[in-house]
Amino acid sequence: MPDIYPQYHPVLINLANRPKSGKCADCGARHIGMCDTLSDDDLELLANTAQRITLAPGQMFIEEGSPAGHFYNINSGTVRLYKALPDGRRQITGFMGAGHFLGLKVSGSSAMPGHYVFSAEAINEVQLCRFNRTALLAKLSQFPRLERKLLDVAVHELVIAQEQMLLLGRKTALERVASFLLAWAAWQELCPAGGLPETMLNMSLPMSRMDLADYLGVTIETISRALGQLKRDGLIAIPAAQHVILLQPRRLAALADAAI
Amino acid sequence: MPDIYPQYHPVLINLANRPKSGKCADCGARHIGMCDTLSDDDLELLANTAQRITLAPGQMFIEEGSPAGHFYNINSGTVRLYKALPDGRRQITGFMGAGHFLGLKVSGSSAMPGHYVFSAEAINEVQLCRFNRTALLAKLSQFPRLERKLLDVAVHELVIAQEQMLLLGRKTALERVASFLLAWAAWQELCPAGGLPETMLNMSLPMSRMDLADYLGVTIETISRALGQLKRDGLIAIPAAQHVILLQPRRLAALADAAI
DNA sequence: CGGGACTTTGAGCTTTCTCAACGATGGTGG
DNA sequence: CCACCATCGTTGAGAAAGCTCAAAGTCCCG
Repeated sequence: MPDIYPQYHPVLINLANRPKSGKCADCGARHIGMCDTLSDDDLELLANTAQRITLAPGQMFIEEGSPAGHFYNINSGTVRLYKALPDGRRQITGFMGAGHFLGLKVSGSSAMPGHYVFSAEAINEVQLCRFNRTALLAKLSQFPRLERKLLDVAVHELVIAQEQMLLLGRKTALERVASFLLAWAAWQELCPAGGLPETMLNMSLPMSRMDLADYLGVTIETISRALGQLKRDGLIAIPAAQHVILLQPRRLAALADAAI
Repeated sequence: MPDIYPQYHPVLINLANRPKSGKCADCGARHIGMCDTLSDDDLELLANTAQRITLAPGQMFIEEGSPAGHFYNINSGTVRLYKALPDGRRQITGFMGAGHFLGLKVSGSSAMPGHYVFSAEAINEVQLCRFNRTALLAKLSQFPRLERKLLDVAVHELVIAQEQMLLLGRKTALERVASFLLAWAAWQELCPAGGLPETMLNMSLPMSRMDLADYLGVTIETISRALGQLKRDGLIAIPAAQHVILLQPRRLAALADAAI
């Protein structure tokens, strides 16, 4: 399997590119994810250990097996997390976007410094904050709300992971694609309060078909055929390869949650 | 698919069967898992909210979708966690044994009371401690070490879950079975310090072939054939259906981590 | 010793994968 | 501004892994 991970000349574009004021208050991600949990004062303290970083599309910023030195908080863009086998087979374990917290998963007695058990790459241009892992963990007892938030983040990821195991172990290709489309819609917060939208739903998929295949445990051809069938059946429209419209979310959901 | 979950007349055998002294100090699980994290005094406080429960083989004690009322700590026996689709397809997301902490995974803003997103059943006779979820969460701030422990537990489960996604999404049936056998050996702590044993390794599998199949995302026939092939190839021996001997752990590991 | 549940084995079938060719798309340089 | 090229995506045909259905073999327990 040659050329599994097409790289777009990885370059660290802009290290430590703080917002103009240098304060979290001016950050676009101030009111989402981890940063939403903290008071301005707390954030001020943490900010000292943070660096703002911009990543080019395709750039890897966490490598499986390397020492876990940082936590990350994504401000914008989309990231793929994955594990790989020695022969190149890849399983994408998740996509993350603005507000998501990254870097909990390390080997050993966990929250202690160990080694990353996954790799992470930017899908498109990504802006994120990088925290020194040891420093943040040491300060954790000073920020009880943050510690609780981390637990919430971990538990939420666990819930998602279980759902994905069900998908990978027991769903057909068509069900997997339908499930993904709905999950992605929810993930984009296009579906308020987790409710299923009645109307049609417009969304863009930043990831390639290869990413989708490696996320859903099938091949790119199978992804393409499944999308084609959903299109033929009138459940979705695909005006462009990376642009999908959910025409009939309810029928899609029926398909996703198990052909009864 | 009829009769997916053979039930052995679920009966709550023995509620609140405290050890004779009524103290955690006399519990067989005192020095493992969560209970190992706490001081005797802390444990004393928590014990007030705990009930000791014995479950019969096959008994379900957590049902997906039901309100999350308790945490559990397993003292002995083996438990299967699973998710199911409306048409009966089942994915076992993990097996848990003595010392394991259970019940983090709930819907919604997580660590808050919500609904379980998985079901749990005893595989053999199981003894566990049941904690009131709300009470324990409320007391969490009094037990910072416990809170940190919960984070560690969640992170460790996440690491396992990612590994399982790689298995379900990208490994062949033979690789899955080989991976499972090694993981089970490590899980049983037959392999000290995560190192791969050179010598042969004796272990019992409390779960049925059906459980194995639903854990590894294949059918029971495929499990049987894969075990048969490993036996034919001299990698394992199967003196009884629920008793496996790893004859060549290294070759098994080579097979598990990817046929290169 | 007999019955039921579990496991193994076999044969044919279905879904998905593999391999290959074609088509679309977007960026680049003439 | 357009043609070209690289990459990505789609489509088709044949192959293979794993599934389904069926039957025989084991084992446990009464």
